[in-house]
Amino acid sequence: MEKLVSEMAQNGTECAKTKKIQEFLSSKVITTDHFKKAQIVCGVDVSYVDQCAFAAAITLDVKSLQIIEHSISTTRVTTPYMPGLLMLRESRAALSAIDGLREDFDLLMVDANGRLHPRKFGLACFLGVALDKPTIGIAKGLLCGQVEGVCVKLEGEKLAHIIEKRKGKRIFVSIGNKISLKTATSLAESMIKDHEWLPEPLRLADRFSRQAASTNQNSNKK
DNA sequence: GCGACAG
DNA sequence: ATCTTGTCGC
Repeated sequence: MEKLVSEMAQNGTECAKTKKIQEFLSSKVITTDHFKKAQIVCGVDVSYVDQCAFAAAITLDVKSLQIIEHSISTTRVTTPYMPGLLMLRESRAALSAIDGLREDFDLLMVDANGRLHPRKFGLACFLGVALDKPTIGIAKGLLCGQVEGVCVKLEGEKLAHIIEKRKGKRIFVSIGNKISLKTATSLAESMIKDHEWLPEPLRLADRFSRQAASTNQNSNKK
């Protein structure tokens, strides 16, 4: 799996080939609850300054939402962002930040779609399958599908749930791996603090990655 | 051809 | 994602 990731990042594997890989790996996603405990959650997010990707991985206690530890990674990224192919651009950075954590976690939360994806294999699925962990995908914008009430359907299949704690601030929850949409939704919702709209793992990962990006940017300017 | 389009 | 001041609104 690691080999696959580096190959893709290196020569920018053709889009067509990546799509084939997504279609194949999509069948590997486990869409039901496949874990005993969900005590520690890891949130990951990536910020960019030119071609530098600053990824943050942070672990929290699911119940108390207290921070356990965090990890920052800096990597070069040349792959451009292309809708539906975010994994090409962001997976390397995310994995290296996660790799920097000292302790293991039970659940992964990614700032991207999971199964709510043209080939049912968004970045959250890729990371979930790569790490073989229960994974939840949280997107702030709609990539594909039709909104029907609190659900998003693709070809008639319910692939995401919408949570809107603040008006105009919707998030789209879809599964990455080894979890059911129902469990993913309730877990995500339980981790959103009052007056916030993102679950804590992602709100904090976003904050840490932006801080790392801006700190590095400033030190470069000196 | 046109519009839509996670981060 | 990122570039960016003041400003409109709760």
